[in-house]
Amino acid sequence: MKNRGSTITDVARQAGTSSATVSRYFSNPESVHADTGRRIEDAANALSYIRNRAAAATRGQKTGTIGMVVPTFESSIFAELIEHLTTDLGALGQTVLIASNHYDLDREVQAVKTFAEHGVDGVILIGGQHDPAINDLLEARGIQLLCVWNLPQDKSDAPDIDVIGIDNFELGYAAADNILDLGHRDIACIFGISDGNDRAQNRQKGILSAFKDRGFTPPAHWCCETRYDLRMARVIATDILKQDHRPSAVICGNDIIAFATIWAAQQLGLNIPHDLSVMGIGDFKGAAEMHPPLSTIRIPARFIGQMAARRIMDLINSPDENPPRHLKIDFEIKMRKSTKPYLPPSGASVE
Amino acid sequence: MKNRGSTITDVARQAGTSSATVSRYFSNPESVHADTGRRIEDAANALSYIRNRAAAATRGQKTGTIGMVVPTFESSIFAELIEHLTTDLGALGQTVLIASNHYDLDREVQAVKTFAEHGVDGVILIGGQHDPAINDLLEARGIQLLCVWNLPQDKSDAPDIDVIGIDNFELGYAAADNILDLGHRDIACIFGISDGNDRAQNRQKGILSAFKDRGFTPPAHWCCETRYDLRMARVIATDILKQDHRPSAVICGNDIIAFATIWAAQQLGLNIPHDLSVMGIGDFKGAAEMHPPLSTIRIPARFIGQMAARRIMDLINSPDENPPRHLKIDFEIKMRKSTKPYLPPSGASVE
DNA sequence: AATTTTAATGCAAACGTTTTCATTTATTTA
DNA sequence: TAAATAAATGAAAACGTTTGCATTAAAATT
Repeated sequence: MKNRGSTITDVARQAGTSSATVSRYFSNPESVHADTGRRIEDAANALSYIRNRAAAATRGQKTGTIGMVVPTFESSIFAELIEHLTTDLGALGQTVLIASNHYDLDREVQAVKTFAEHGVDGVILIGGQHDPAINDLLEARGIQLLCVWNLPQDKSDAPDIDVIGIDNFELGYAAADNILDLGHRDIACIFGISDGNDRAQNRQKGILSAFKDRGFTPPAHWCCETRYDLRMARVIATDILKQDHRPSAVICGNDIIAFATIWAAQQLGLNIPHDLSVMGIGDFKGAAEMHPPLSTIRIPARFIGQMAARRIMDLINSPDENPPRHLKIDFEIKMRKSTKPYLPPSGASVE
Repeated sequence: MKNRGSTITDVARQAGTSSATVSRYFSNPESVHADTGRRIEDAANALSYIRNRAAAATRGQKTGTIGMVVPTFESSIFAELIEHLTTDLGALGQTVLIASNHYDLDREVQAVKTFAEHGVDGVILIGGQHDPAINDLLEARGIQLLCVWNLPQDKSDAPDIDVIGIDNFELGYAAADNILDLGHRDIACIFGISDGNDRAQNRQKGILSAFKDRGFTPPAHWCCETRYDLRMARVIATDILKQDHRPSAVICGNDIIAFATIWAAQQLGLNIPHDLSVMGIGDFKGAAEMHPPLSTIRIPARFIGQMAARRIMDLINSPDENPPRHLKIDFEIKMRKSTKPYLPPSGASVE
């Protein structure tokens, strides 16, 4: 049913040259004479020739495709990453094969296997927790791997894997540090679910570590985990805020949880930040525009996407000159209007 | 640099059969004897064989890939669509090539051309406004095309294109109708930018048409367009709400604009819905959870994604039995807490 | 002008599959 | 049991490129 269009041979005949030359023209225009190139171009247009990359891939080395697995598309922060990564890769002549794993590492293996069938030149994964089978598979076939978003917590971890990302431990530490700096001591923590998610794990560790360094221990009943889901997070936040003695600040595992917490508080008639300070992590879409604007930590998704696009191409084009490295991306603390310094509930200290 | 792994021939040798049989086994397991199949399976595992789809594509008809172009990944509603579309297609053994066009029709052509180079079996596009070159290109090569998200406004439009989507005119009409039903007559409209976006165009037409049918004319200075961008929408909403005489209700071109409007109002100290009713369109992520929960119209992105996955496969597998059709998907009105019936500002009618 | 070097090009093999056609083997029917 | 039919398999051509090698044409050097 599928019509095959004109081939490189047709173009060659029309242009009065050989298929070899036409092939060379399309993969490296400088290698053919300018006149010949022009004739080929004309012939290709006249025949509305379209390259057959599948055929090219059988004989050649590269397919011009990159496979990417993300946990989900339904997170604004990954969306930003995907947006810039695909756009930049497109500009470099690469096409992106994409799949989401729904935070399931087995599905990720399956996706990577499919990518391998399609002969991708490189694979980009989110985070550092993956089935070792993936590494074996890619290594065996010489497919480049790049992990983005977060660094392994231990610097000596995964020394043979190329990584571009932030340090989630530091991120969590900074979030907690800022809330403590504001004078809060009645602090609740709503973490993301840490199982199978090293990002959430390390943020949690960072937050707890900051507490410990300040000699502060958060009450256990104010610490919990939730899926990155507005509904679930809102239920959990409501539970905490409805208690007789409620916290003066909440540190959230990411901005989704922070949004949910703010809305839960507003629903209960609390004023943010007067009655409650809320700190997010991520600086997701809407964080700066909502009311009140969310205090959070900006992960430069766009920048990471752009760096990743460049890096994977370098890895593909000259693997030998690019030994694995871990590139750390800086984050930026954005204290906006959802947090304020702690004032004791009695008006005692107010003049 | 790239290592080619073991081939179908290696597997055949190991299994004591021919490459033809191995090929058949992988594309249609029932066509080979069970014993042979088992031997092939074992051999393939032993050699950790991975199919070479590129080679398969040169001789065969199908590549097992679908190309998809979306306006942007950074919209929660498209994200939901992409999520389910890719997941369902993955389950059907298809891999998705993806690109975003940033609402630029020329970039879309480019993306589709690239997809054609990779020999996709089908292409999925968002909306109904596309460069005619795309249709020509795909038709010439027998690549199936499916447009999702919205129907052409005129039913007789694009009769040769397969479409699954909602009717944006009806959507806009319903949004306006509901606000009018609540008794509002001081109504502002913040539309999405209509240029090059038939979704926004038709919604706008629907809203205006509902007004006309009720003999109502919205004041021109309360009608404007904005990009689907929180920041820009918020500026525009603030402008409208800061005027001496402000509307009692705002109809927004989509939920992004509605979020921005609500936040702008809250920032100005207005209470939603007491001081202002806000109506969205889309039911984006967060609409139900925010404070107050947004009254909006639910577009079943997930359902559209699932239907689209099935449909494109039908088109690919039996194009002749599936002549182009336009499938209309129903929407659902979700009146939540951001709207309320109009009460005159004076307390006259209050007992 | 004769030689050497370089730049363009063409020939033909190779890439790893699928698929047609022919052949063998197993099953059913007469 | 013989003949006819069906199922399973193999041999080999084909798919549209890329690329190593050989050749020719052009430019640079003696």
